[in-house]
Amino acid sequence: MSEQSLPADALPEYAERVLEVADLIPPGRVMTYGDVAEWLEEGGPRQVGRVMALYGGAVPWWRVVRADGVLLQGHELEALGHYRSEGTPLREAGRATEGHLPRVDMKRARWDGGERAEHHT
DNA sequence: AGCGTGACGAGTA
DNA sequence: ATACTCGCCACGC
Repeated sequence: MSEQSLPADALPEYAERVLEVADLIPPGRVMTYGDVAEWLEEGGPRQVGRVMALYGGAVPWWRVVRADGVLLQGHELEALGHYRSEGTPLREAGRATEGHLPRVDMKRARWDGGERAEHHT
């Protein structure tokens, strides 16, 4: 019989790949949705976002972020708690961003998924 | 089949 | 800093 739908206990292959990458991101670092898509060489940021929305609960979802470093809407405080606890570089709110939550400092926190030789500042 | 929507991204004003 | 446009692609109506 032709199986066009997936078994209930399995995730789509693409989703599994996304979650696998998310799981590889070290504490204190992040990857953007677009980064994950590029790493997989499949899909795009919106597809990665869809997977995270549906299945992200199974992995450290707070390590996959938007390219501008804005905290995930609806889970800002929870994400912030993780960032503070694992030392993720943050850009604290300044005068111009008064009333806003901090954002991830993408410059420092972005992880390219393969850099083994790193240099500090 | 068209259209709106989304845990996106880059560019422009 | 903001707002808006366009490109992207899978889903649901």
